[in-house]
Amino acid sequence: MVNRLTCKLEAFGPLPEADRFLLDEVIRSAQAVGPRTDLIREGQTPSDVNLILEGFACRYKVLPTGRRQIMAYLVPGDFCDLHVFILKTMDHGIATLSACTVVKISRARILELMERPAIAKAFWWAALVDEATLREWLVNVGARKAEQRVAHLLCELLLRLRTVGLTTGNQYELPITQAELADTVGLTGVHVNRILQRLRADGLITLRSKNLVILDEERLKAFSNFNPNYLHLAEQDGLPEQCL
Amino acid sequence: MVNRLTCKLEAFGPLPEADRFLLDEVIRSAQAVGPRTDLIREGQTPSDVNLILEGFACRYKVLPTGRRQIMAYLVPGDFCDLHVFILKTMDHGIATLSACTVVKISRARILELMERPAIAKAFWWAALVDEATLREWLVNVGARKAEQRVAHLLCELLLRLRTVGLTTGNQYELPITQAELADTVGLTGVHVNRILQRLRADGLITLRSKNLVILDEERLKAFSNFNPNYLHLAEQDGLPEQCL
DNA sequence: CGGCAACTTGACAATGCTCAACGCGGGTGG
DNA sequence: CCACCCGCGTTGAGCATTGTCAAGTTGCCG
Repeated sequence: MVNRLTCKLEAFGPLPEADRFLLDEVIRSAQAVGPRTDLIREGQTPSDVNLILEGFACRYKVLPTGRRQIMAYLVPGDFCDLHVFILKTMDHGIATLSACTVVKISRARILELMERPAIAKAFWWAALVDEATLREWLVNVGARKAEQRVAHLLCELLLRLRTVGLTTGNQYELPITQAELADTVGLTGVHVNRILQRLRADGLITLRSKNLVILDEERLKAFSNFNPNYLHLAEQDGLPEQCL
Repeated sequence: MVNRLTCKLEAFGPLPEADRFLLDEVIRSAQAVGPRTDLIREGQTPSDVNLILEGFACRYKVLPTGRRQIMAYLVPGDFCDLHVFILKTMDHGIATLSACTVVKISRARILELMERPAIAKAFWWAALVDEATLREWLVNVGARKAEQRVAHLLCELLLRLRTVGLTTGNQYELPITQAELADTVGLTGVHVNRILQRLRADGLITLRSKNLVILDEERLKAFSNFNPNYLHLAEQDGLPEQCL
């Protein structure tokens, strides 16, 4: 089975054989976590770093009103909290959406990995891309209208999942309910439902039993004004292709 | 004149005398920048790190539709792009809002500073707080309704400016137009105008010629569900007070 | 087969947007 | 010093988008 973490990191640049080996080591002690389960709760002090190997997780906050906002999707290859060592308490929660397999990596282990220059740089890149993605989500929710928000999110996931080898063509598993999608893009479940139907009617997507097909990638990207620059995937001269 | 950067960093923890001296050094070569001026544009490759000493700047993106989304306010003591060394191109622009004074710090200088453990840790903290703030803005725009979005933003600025000594009581300079506020919270200029009037009518704030007074801090915080935990100000045992 | 969660649909209400006009105020040039 | 102008703030009316509530329907899992 492919190492999703290595896959992802090599989207930034190739890693030495030895580093890849090291990453394979780290990933051994995976554990299964059920869906809708907190990995860390707001207010807690994290000790280990969580790395997602399978499934979808998310960062989220719940307001006193009961409204929940999802602030990030964590997909295979993503770290949950790479350098929260410094902050004492979590200001948000992290929970699985689907069933996941997760690795807990100790602080010591992370520091050990960071001594490898190529890995350290790749970790940095991953953290910066996470932040850039967060910014794009703010743009999505703040500046795009409902239909394009959803479309944009689907485009982003296509690229992100593609870099870790979790797409087949223009199709991927989206193990998420419409209500969760709604909490992501700042809309109502009902409204998201209607939007999905419009996207289907427009021949842009197919979505049945958590299986998403993007029928016309170019048209969906154009429709949602999708500009992939914030994922910083194509910055190296040569792109490694071993995950596709 | 107080060193806003030191002020801010010491909100995380006290710095050794020598470190403070070093930071004072760095700040000497300030330059003035007019309002509404780009510091970096999307697509460019940054060389230096910008540090704001006076005035307000912002991160922003402009969509093809013309809609602009402001993704962060950069106030005195804030770095614009502490570790974008790694990414090749900017995925967003940074521009001044008001007239500013800015210091350009070379990459070498930053690395030099990062060798001081206390400074390095404080820089880390600052970067993580920036990210936490970004998350809170996503919550703000995605999950709160218009009136509370604005109120929440005003509360946040009160705390942030207070830590760098730019408030007098519950009052501070807000050198920003209503249209810019609108681009920040994902609303229309017209609507922001009406909201401000409602906040005034409710006796929560006063805002005249860029001068904001929060008339009832507790009520405004309660109204906007403001929880300052994401600013991570009170995590150290002893809070330094030299900036107040 | 039952049950529950997710999805779907409709009618209506509320929130926020658009467009358009006007006032105010500070700065500039005559 | 005055007049003008332009950017910003303000206001109103009507409209569009999105939310709310409530009632089905579907589909999966036990």
